[in-house]
Amino acid sequence: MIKQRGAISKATIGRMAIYYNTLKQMKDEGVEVFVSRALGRRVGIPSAVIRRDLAEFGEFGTQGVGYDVKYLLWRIEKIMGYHSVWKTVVVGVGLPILAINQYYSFLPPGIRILAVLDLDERNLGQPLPELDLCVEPLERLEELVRDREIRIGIIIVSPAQAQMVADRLVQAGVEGIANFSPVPVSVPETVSLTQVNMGSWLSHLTFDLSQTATENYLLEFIGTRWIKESLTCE
Amino acid sequence: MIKQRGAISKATIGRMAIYYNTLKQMKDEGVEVFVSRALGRRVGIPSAVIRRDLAEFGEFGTQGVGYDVKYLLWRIEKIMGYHSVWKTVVVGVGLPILAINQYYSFLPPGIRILAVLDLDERNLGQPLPELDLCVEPLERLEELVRDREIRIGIIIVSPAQAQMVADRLVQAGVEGIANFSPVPVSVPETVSLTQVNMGSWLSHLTFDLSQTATENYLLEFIGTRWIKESLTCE
DNA sequence: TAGATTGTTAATCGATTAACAATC
DNA sequence: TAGATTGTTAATCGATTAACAATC
Repeated sequence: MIKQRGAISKATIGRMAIYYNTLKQMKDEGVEVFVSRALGRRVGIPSAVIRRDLAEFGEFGTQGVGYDVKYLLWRIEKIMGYHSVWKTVVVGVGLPILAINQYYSFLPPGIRILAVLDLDERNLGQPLPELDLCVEPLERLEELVRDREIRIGIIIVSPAQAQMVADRLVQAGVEGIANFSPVPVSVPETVSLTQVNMGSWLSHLTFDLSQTATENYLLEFIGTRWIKESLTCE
Repeated sequence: MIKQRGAISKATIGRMAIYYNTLKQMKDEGVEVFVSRALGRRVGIPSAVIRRDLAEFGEFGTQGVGYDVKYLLWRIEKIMGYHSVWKTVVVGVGLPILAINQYYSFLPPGIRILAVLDLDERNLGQPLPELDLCVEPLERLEELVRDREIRIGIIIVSPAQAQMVADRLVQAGVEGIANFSPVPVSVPETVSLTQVNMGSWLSHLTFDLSQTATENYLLEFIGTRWIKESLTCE
């Protein structure tokens, strides 16, 4: 291994993707040069973190001036592998949104969806015009991965099926898997794995709002007692 | 403020949601009691972390025995606010998947989608049978939030529109926002915000696989040079 | 009581922050 | 040169880990 694996933190990688999206937007707005504080304000990340993140990969800025938008976009593209084409298969349910997501640039550049499989028979054969594909059955997984030289698999299935789909993707030979199903899957160390639990993120909200409710309740309770005690003391 | 905000780490909250999903699956499998190591193996999290996370909220286990699946599910439901109904609006594009996600339990329990708005006129009026709703135009946002007592907003729109939708949600009076669009939005401190960048997660894969490719390239390069040097040395 | 596993503490690790020297 | 901002270092903060005492 040339470079120590884990030298770049997952947190940094995740933020690089965020910088990229916002920089693209800045470019569209005609911004040519920016300073770390300005980007920081936009993405809600301290400027020191941004400078440290970028400095992990090289000296991309100019002291006293800032960073060049186009140059940095180009560098991030190279760093993140956005300049490559990553042939990808999606195994999931209710897939039309992916086409639209693609269209709306929800997926990072480079990700090309070359096959869409569905476990729900009702969706088989459904056309996906934006991807120029049709929904295929799971049975064709191995064949499609081989013939279309697919390297990445995206899992969007129910908990009970997630591990089975992961196993088949590994068996079929993909090198990386993104698991969007609600339960974790395990894969051999040779396969890159990223697990995203959407429910887990929404749970932050239900937890926060529950807390606030409890707080309000307790405050009200204490308030009432305080009033009562005040009254008693009268 | 009764309880110090931030007393429970975001990492813990995120993991609680993961434990919950896996425990539900274990319950379906007929498991009644489990030990932290068993859950740890399933979710890929060290048992010590699981015990520490759970202990943040109380003593839920029995020493020498383990944890009761049903009891813990019940406690987590209370902790996470899963027992409440969280009236939610979705503003986005290509929304049918959400109905299906709901169906496949991608969303945490408690989240009830009571309105679906779309910025794309082509989708207006489209029926969402699983939710018993139709797609509505953005103009109706304020009215729907008010009439249906909606407290949470989910944003799934393109970067250029994200902040505008966030502003309108705040203005309409929601208490929490989950932003799934590719760029961060900012909201007043009084509103809970959780930002999920799906592209950011997929970027971990493109980065990892790029690294591997570079590694292989360098190894090959070094290998070649080594051979050449060997040859030269002959 | 003996065996097992939780709940908790102390030590380690890593990430963030703030401050500043280097440099355009 | 003066002003500004990067790149980097040292200090702080928080999370993870490992080990074990408490206890069923």
